[in-house]
Amino acid sequence: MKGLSAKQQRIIDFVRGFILDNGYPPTVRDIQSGCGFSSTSVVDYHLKVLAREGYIRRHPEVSRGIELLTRPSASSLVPVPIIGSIAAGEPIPVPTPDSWDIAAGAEILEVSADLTRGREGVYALRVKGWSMVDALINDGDLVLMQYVNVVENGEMAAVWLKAEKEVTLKKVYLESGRIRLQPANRQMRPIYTEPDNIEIQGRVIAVIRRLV
Amino acid sequence: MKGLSAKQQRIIDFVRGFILDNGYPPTVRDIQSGCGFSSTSVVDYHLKVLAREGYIRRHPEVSRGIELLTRPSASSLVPVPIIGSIAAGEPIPVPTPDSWDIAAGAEILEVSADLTRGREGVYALRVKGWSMVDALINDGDLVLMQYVNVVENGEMAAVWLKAEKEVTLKKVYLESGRIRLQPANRQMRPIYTEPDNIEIQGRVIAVIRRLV
DNA sequence: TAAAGTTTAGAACAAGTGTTCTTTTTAAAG
DNA sequence: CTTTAAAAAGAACACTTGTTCTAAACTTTA
Repeated sequence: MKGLSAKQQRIIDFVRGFILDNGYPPTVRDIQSGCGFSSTSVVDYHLKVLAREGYIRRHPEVSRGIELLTRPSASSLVPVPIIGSIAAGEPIPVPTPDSWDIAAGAEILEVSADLTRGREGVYALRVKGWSMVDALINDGDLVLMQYVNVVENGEMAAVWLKAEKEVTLKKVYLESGRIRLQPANRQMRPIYTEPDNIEIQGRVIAVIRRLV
Repeated sequence: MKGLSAKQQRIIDFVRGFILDNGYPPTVRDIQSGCGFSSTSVVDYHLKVLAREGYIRRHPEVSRGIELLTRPSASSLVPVPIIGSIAAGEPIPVPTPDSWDIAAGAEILEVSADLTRGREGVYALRVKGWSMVDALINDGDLVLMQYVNVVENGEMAAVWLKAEKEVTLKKVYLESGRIRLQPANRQMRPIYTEPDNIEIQGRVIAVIRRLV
């Protein structure tokens, strides 16, 4: 999923508003006049792009067959357990089987479902201290994590550095046999280390900072 | 509204399920085959009854123009309009009366109600660029704002610096006649300015960073 | 039983609608 | 500048689909 052009975003927004207003999706010609296009084929062109990029689903040969994949009806609240805190110099807590037991007394953070997007094994950690400022993460922030042991190139992960005995949140890149750990803050420099010096403790899904 | 016949109830249920499955309402012929009627005119007949009784709204001459009037109601999710973006060197967008019109085509961010805590005038801005790293805010982050003109000491606010002609997110302190603007990042130093050089454009309620 | 109202059938029309084709314009890349 | 790709425009085709008309079957009421 890459970024949308202005017109494509406009179409998405128009469709959402149209459905909210009328209870049914617009036709190609509704979008045409609503967004100021001069031809139905232009709309069709953009809809094809949006479908290919995964923003909508089109039902061929079906009138008004446009389905928003970020449907408000699918949106609900998901309870995420806050299983502990994350601080410099100590490994992050690992979810145990009863972490997912909502009734087990753990603090619960309720987030919009489109943050977790249906992922399994999502938990939250409270950040203690200012050791993560290079990841643009502040004291008191809540970090939404997913319990995985391997991440794709470029994803932000909680990485345990064995030699340094500390945990850090960085984007992970595998580059010709060594690991590059890139801070989210572009002004900071990456650090390099050996693959067997790191241990992926989870993938960072989101950061929530509540100020007031 | 009086009771529905079995077939009419069946139509209502079918329509609801169809929309849930496909994201758009069924046609008269979809209902015909889905509910086992032998003619479209029978469906039309029952739909007229349902519209007269207030269970649905029909949009004449519109394909799939069936609107369920008993739509699933709101949970504890709060829709927040994303009214624009925030970048260095330009004032942040100010909500207009129609910003709150959910159907007006604006992009909507749904957040858990305990983030806004029932506040009025909450909107969201998408951060463009890396000018807010001193506030520990990254490119692409979503900033939840509340439309206020005055903040309490120590609250994080969007501040417009008149002389510098730029907007910044900082904690605001009034100290013996001058203003101290304190970055969230403790490693950065505060800046001081005169009270009449600043304009509070809103209070920062939360920051949401979505990474995956 | 007769009459009136309700529901069901079948077919067909006309407008709505997704799709495709070709051409033109605009933007990006080399 | 040349080449290539992306985006827009306009028209036309064929299927979809709401609607209507007429008639039959069923239910209710007197």
